[in-house]
Amino acid sequence: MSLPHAILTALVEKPSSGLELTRRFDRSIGYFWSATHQQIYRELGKLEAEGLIRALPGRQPARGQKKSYEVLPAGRAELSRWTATPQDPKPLRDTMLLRLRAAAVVGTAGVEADLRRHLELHERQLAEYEEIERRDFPPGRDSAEDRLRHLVLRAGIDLETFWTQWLAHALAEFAELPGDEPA
Amino acid sequence: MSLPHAILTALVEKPSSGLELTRRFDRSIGYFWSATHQQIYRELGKLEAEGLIRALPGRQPARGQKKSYEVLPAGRAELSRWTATPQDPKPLRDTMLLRLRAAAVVGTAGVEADLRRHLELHERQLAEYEEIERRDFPPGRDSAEDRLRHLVLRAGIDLETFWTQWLAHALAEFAELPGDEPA
DNA sequence: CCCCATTGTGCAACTAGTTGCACAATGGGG
DNA sequence: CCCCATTGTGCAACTAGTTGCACAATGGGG
Repeated sequence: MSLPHAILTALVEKPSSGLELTRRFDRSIGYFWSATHQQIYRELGKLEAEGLIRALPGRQPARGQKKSYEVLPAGRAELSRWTATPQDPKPLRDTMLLRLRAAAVVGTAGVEADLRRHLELHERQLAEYEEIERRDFPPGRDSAEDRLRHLVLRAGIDLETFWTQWLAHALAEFAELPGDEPA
Repeated sequence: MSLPHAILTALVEKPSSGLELTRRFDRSIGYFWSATHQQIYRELGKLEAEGLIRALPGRQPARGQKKSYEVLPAGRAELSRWTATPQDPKPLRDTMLLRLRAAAVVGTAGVEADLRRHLELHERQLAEYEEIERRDFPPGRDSAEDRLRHLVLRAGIDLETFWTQWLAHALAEFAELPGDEPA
């Protein structure tokens, strides 16, 4: 539903091949939209068939050859249209929260270690985002584009901050909990 | 992947019919796991077929008749097993963030109104969660079960708090932005 | 020089979630 | 008393995302 628009955005920012897109999704784009290389290749095919993007002229190779894409005017128009279309926030689905709720009725065995592991993962992610912020958004640069992109990165940073704090809080609660309640 | 476990958790807490479950998913369970009635009915069928839950004895009616389910020992065991199994946090996919990133390259037309609308939605949600907190978790009650459930609700509250603050911040940035940049 | 690990592209089958209906039972208003 | 809005249950088709491979090109090490 939005993967094509994520790809269009990335390609407007910079024409890329499937692999380059995959790398970019693993890094900067990944903090608000994740995708696997299979999804990306499939979607590139569709977008090309629909006339929203096209392969950059040059060699037109078979498999195993880089093929770069750029956005056509129709693609840019579609991206514009989509961006301006209201959309509802999608409801939450979070396994860790569900597991804690389940732990309340079937016991907390095994959950604590995973809370700790998640805390580490989120701390690492947070550090990475803060590194990106330092590198890409030094004080002073404030074109409209920079501001918007910085805003998006801030959301990533604030979300990871929330998780690290919440997980730390959860672990503190666990420490105070009586032993594993039976059921 | 986790809907069956969400349903098991709900049914351990209190045996229910499909419709009652739907209502509970729309309220308290919904703040960490959302599901439609269609998903729920389908999953109830599967769980019954697998012997994890069973219809409460009583009238065994056809369509249009309430049928309540309770969790069987095998279901409780499965829920326990699942809760203790490590799982990776799932990567983020958020359309509003993507739209802002897209707006950076194709212009901000139309986004601001929707930011405002989202802010209102999240403020309403936040107020609702805080109401639940006041009602269900008055100071003093602190059985292990209460603490765990409160922890989960706190996550919901903190997440909504994050969104309201971030959206307010985004709107403030928009106010300072030069007019709509062309492309 | 050729083999095999690495890089890059892609298909197919599956799982999870959504959308759009269909239809049975119930019960209050005309 | 019967009609029709409401409540409750469910199927089917579709869309989005995941998993598991397959296979081509490339290039450095033996």
